[in-house]
Amino acid sequence: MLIAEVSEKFELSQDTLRYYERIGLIPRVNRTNSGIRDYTEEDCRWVEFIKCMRGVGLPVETLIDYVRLFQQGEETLETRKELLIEQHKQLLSRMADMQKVLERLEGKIERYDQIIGGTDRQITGFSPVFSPKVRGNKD
Amino acid sequence: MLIAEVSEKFELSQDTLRYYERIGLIPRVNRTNSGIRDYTEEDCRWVEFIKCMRGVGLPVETLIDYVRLFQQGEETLETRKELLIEQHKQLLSRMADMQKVLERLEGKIERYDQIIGGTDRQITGFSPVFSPKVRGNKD
DNA sequence: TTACTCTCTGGAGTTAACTCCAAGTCAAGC
DNA sequence: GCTTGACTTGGAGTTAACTCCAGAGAGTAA
Repeated sequence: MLIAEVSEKFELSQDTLRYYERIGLIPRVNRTNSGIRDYTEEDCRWVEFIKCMRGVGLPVETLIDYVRLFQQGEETLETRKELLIEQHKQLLSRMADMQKVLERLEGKIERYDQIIGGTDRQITGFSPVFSPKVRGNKD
Repeated sequence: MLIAEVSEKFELSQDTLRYYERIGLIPRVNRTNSGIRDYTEEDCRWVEFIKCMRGVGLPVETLIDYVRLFQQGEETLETRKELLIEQHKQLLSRMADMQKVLERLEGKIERYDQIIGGTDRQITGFSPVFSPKVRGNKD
């Protein structure tokens, strides 16, 4: 599979694919006799995996570590597992933060609704829309 | 409140606080006669709000827009609400992606457990740990 | 008065993660 | 044999979001 197809298939620019390979974010792809990259199915699975992980913000450095460990073989199984567990933990934690923000945004949107909808509400100063604290709750 | 206290309180560097103000990510803070920033409670609420939103990755540009709209007064209430709704939507979508990755990581970790735990499992090639596809499911 | 600490501003520097570019190679078509 | 188009490499440029720095001013302490 040529880089053009892989690029199309995973919606990553050719430059990005070459960059990922250069920095070790995906294992080295074999070349044809004339030096052209020829992606195997396995290469594609790596591309997909990396795209997926990068898509939710796992750091490039960490993923490079994972790929390197992978290439070192069986002796790194434990380390790789720990790496994944750590990333899982961090992802959970980020999602918890996002959940909070989600709810906070919902609260704000609701207050905007009230203000825009009802014409009898006084809209002065900072607080009514900015923070629910004026209503006496703790957010 | 001096910048040192605000910096301490919200765990943002003084440079970051000045930077945020410079680019309009928080409204301009009043100065004392001698030109020193004197943060009000309201300033602090902005700092906290922005820190919280930045913490989950809302883009600086978008938040600058929100602050600017806020300062333009009531006529922007509708626009502000729409901005928040859009961010809420995007946050939800990002969380859905993360949920998928979370599950994918769990699957991988489980497979690592199996491989490391059981000594009778053959560990050759790429697939067993990399992707569940070899087990016949669709991930 | 001198020293010290905190703060100010404008601007330069850094980091992560791409993204673009120039110069060159190769295979295919005319 | 020459052109065309996809590909190669190494390296420079870009973007977002800070982070650092130099030079200067104000307030306090000895």
